[in-house]
Amino acid sequence: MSFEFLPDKPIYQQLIDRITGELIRGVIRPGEKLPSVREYAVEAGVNANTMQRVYKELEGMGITETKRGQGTFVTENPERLQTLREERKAQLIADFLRDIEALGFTREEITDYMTGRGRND
Amino acid sequence: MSFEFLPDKPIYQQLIDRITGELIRGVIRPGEKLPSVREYAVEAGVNANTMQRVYKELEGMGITETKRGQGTFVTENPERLQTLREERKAQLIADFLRDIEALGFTREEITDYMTGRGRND
Amino acid sequence: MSFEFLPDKPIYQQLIDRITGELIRGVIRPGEKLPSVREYAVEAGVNANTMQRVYKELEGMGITETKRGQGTFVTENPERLQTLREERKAQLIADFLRDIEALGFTREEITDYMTGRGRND
Amino acid sequence: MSFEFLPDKPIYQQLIDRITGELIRGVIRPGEKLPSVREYAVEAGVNANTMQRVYKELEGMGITETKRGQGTFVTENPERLQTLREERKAQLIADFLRDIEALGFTREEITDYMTGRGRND
DNA sequence: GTGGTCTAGACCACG
DNA sequence: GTGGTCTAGACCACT
Repeated sequence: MSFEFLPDKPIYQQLIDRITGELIRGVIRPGEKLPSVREYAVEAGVNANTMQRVYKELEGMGITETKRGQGTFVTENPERLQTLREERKAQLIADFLRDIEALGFTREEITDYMTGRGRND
Repeated sequence: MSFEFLPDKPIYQQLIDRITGELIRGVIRPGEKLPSVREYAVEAGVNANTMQRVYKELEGMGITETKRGQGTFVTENPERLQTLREERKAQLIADFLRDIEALGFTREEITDYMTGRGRND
Repeated sequence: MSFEFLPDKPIYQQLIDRITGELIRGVIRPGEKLPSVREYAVEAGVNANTMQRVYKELEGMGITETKRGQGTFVTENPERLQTLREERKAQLIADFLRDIEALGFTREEITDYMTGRGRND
Repeated sequence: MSFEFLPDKPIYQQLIDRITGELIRGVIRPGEKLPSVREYAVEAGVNANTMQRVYKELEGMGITETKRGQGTFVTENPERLQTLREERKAQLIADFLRDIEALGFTREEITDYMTGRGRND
């Protein structure tokens, strides 16, 4: 097994996105133990160092906690996960709107297009 | 004078976005002569090599044409500009939707949020 | 029952510090019998291997003695406890002063701050 | 040339401490360009990856900014450096006092010792 | 030239 | 077994 990665974004970033995405969707739950660095590295088809970096970054984000010699666990604190979700959403949208305007589109034109109105007119 | 650039996106990309955005908004018009690479580089506060790359990519995109000894001009072809506009829009949205899913959100949740419905319910 | 441990220091070290601290404060007295490795491990909420290591290091430091079949006892020798106390103090301070200098502070600035002078001037 | 490193602390941490120390002492000034990752790595006698990590961590701390293709610079913002200094000092002392108490010493006993009174009595 | 990412493989301390 | 650090060497995008 080995994941598919986009060529234009760092692998470690895509892995972070993937894991936080699973957290947001509830695939991974608070308190749950994540696979070991080495296990996950093999599963994802990346080097252990790359996975190590992912785990460290997640810990820096307050998403995981590591218990020495035992492994890495999703933080029990559900608030953090909730704010994570909202932060992500707000950031995603802010970036998108910024791009829209930089390229000369209006917000309405884009949202109309996305909600399907653009295709039916 | 020197433009403001976001730290997370290549400067040359931001310049391309800027120029195509001005094209889409009509700030720059078909047939119009663009500043020389050196002039524009100074104005933007970037290295001449960076500006050179911008012009080269714009030409590769079929947006500009170089007339030797005269300078760089926006293509006269209005169809190209129209397709450019649509290509950009489609690309922008496709990327956005990809990110949404990668991070565990649903398309509806995001569009609701963007169109304001998410805040009023 | 299970002790609280700081995340950045080895658990076995924190346990050694705790026990020597109790010795210094007189909570534990020379000649006193310590709990068995297993008992103490359960009480502290740590792995028995970890506790084993703590006892081993304490014995290596000359703080405890093991009487086969009877258990582990704090050394009767009061001089050893006295030197232990001084060694600890000197080590603690030496490390602290080293850190101070490594980070660009002067010894005076820090001691002034600690003794309260830094806040009242 | 190659720096001396203590064996019990990660090299990258010691390098971070060193650089922030130079910042605190004013050896390095706001806006100044730091040596390139590779240069500094050679000078310190460490691998370029290790130095890379140091620079990234510094950036994460808000101490440096990197201008793509140009290098890494100390942030111009002097407030950040000031708070850095105070944070460092407070952290250093808090850790020290914690250790003191964990080991059964009183704060007075230690500060007396450090300010020289302990040696003259 | 610059910072940044990735791999491969080794070694360590901790529990 | 776990996470963490370090080296060596390669490759990439950006300026």
